[in-house]
Amino acid sequence: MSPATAAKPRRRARAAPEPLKPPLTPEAWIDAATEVLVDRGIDHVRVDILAGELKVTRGSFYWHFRDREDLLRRVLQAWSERATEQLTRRLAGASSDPRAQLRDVISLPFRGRSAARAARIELAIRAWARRDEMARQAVDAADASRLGYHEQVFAALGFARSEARCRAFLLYSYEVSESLLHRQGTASQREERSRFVERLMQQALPR
Amino acid sequence: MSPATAAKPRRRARAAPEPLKPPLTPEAWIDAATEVLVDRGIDHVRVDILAGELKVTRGSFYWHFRDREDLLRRVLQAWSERATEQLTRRLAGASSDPRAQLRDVISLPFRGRSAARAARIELAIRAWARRDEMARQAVDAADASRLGYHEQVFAALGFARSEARCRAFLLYSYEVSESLLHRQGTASQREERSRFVERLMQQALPR
DNA sequence: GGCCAACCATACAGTAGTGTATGGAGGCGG
DNA sequence: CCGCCTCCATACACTACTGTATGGTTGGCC
Repeated sequence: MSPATAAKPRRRARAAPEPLKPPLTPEAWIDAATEVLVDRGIDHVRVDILAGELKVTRGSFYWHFRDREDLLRRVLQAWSERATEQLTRRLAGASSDPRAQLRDVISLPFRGRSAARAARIELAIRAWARRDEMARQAVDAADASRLGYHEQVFAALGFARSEARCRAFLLYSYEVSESLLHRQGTASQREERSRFVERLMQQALPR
Repeated sequence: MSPATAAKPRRRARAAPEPLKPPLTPEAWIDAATEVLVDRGIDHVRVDILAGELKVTRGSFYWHFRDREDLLRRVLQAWSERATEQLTRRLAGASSDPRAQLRDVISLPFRGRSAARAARIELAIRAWARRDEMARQAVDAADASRLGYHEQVFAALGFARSEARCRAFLLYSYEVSESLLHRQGTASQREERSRFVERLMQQALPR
């Protein structure tokens, strides 16, 4: 039989002294898979390892998922959804001032632990995308839509379309590299180059 | 049974077309390992796979190398040496004109197939470095020395040290991203942003 | 020509992972 | 109370890879 498309965690009746664990959701497997993906790469997300992590056996896995490939597909899908959702949230809550929008995206690497974790997930998926077509398409799509947003910001700042596209790429490069090369430089140097980038990216070229 | 031990064709030396293969060098194993590393990631460089690639058995491998870890160490070492060697060559042949040096590094992603291959190797090692301390140190060292070179160039252009460091990071980010995100944009767009970056990076900030 | 070292093949034992088939405990509606 | 459905455990057959031990061929050297 095929698993229910949306398995909700069922409540256990009154506090049992023996903690009978609630059934696992597919999301629990996906989260565990993402965890392993970040820490050890896609080749190490294996069903028996995840089963050990979740304290169940592989029998549970093959009930929720068709096979390993199925899990990986859904890991990617979950990331894609969160990525586009975050972008639309940014679009919705975008200030009318494009300079504020610029500051917003530039300050992104300095925004706490959850942003740092998201960055690590993204790097892991990017590494995965080097040799998986499915992952590659997801990353390319995310990059393209973010670049589009950046381009919008620069267009709103008054730059011509083609120049806005160039600036968008350069700024996005900076953001990606800030997490890719995050071991380079001290914290104060990173802040300094953040301020520098903010100024330079608004600076018009002569003539 | 031993029917499979039929006599191999033993050609005598002397301008033999090729039936007698010469002994394998460790470099052949390292090259094969690098190939697999690029195409399928570090977890797929396995000795039996490489042996199949090189048309020998694993017995040969364990003659040249202590174990798999030994091979990986030497793959990394070979890359590090080539990377620093390339940088020193750049330093040696550096033009006296810092603007020419700038053009030189910016045009790097547009320089033929061998540069493209080097970029793919580097991305593979960068992915590897996410979870291997040895690889991480190699990549960090390469990044640091290249950033240092970039900083020198901007210092020669007249920028203050701290600003030169910021510009170095931004430019290096652009270069790394040009290979990391190489699917974004058309060829002409990439050329356009290359020219844009060259102009913007020389542009002084106001005040 | 005999011997040694380099180089590789073969065989063995062991670990780790996949997917399938089947069984079993618990909750819930009839 | 019965049987069904959900969720997981267990057992099985299979493949892939590691490292070691040992033996077989070459070619150079005295």
